[in-house]
Amino acid sequence: MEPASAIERILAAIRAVPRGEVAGYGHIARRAGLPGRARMVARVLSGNEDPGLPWHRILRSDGRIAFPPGSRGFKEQAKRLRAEGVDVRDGRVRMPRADASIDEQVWGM
DNA sequence: CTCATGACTAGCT
DNA sequence: TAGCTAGCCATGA
Repeated sequence: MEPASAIERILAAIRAVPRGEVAGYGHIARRAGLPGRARMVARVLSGNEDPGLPWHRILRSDGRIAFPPGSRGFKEQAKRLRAEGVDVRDGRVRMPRADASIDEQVWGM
């Protein structure tokens, strides 16, 4: 067993993000062995149906929520993040180098 | 095959 | 920080 489908690897990478932490689309893609496929990660998320998937922990590279401000998904995501103790200000996550530290602390990169 | 679309990025001003 | 541009990739018409 090896090459689980790209989608599976992406989902696995997303599930690997710990509670209270966040990661970017590009990082998830890279972690799934698909460098440069950030848009594919977004595609997978948009079509995802697994209610247990921590999709709210995935943000854009600039730390902002990828949904249009005010939209339903936007509010929901901000709500879930705050519920995990993440500081969300104006659609933007306040986490100093969250991405970088995640690579190192979570995935040991 | 070409064109448009999108939960994207990186670079420049 | 904000705005704009070009690049990128999978899908579907």
